[in-house]
Amino acid sequence: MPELPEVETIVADLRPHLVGRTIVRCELNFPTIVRHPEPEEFVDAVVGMRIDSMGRRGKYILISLTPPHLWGGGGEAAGGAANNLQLVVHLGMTGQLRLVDPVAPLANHTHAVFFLDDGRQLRYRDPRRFGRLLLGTEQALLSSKKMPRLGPEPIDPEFAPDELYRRLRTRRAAIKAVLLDQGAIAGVGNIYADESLHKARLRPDRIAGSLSKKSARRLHESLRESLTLAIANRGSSVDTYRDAWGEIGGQQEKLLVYGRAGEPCFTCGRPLSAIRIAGRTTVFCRRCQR
DNA sequence: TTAAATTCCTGTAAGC
DNA sequence: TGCTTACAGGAATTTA
Repeated sequence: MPELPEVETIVADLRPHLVGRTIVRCELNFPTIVRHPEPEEFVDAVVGMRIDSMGRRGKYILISLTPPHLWGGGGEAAGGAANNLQLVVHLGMTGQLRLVDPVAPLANHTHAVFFLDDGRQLRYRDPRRFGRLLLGTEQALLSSKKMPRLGPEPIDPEFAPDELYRRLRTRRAAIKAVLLDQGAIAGVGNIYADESLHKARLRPDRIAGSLSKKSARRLHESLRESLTLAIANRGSSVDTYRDAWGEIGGQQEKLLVYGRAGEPCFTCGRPLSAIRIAGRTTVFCRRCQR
């Protein structure tokens, strides 16, 4: 399922193709996939917009839009990036955002199609419909709580080990549960929580606040290693994840623990254990993770 | 404030 | 083979 590395891969792939393009038409086959504003308003607002830039925040894809009357003035004319209108895409568990030629057959569960001025189509598909589309300025979406306040980006160079320690020390939940909390750290999901805890040799059910500064530093390092390695390998296709071209990633073959319950630990050979934390299957090694 | 439980949703796989 | 059932999980919402 798409977590930070998968979303980053999609954004990086789409950026050079989408920036500068104009949305000439938008069709919603399943309108309730749009959570804000009302679907008709969403379609009206998005048509005619030019895509200025693309970014990612946590697991959210941010597509910055500029209306025709500001073309040529640059995206900053409206008063800075935070005030720009954003088309926001969250992929949930099974969401796919693909750039295709119009002749490509329409896959089932394709809920939204954005027609671009170069003839190509940006299609949103999501069988389980846990994903969503939003439209608004970042400020408006945050203050109206359509988008949650997210914690720091774990791969941001500014994100220091002490910052992670500070965010963990007050928490009484399992460390795994806190890693999944998007308000604590943005972008980490079930796959990379398990992977980084294994790499840091930490038990996932350990109370977050009980971690020493040294352990937090180790977790900080392994989080960054797990995420950047996964980005380099174009993400993990363990379920339905596909990149913007419909291709699978490469990281699923290199995962240390996720999805390997009962199989031997690569470090010590002992079978990996599976427990449930915060409602999620959690795989770890009882010998290597203390 | 924090944390746990519940809900949404459908494809897949296991079990009979 | 075909049916039923359990399971997968991100995050909003509800409850404690």
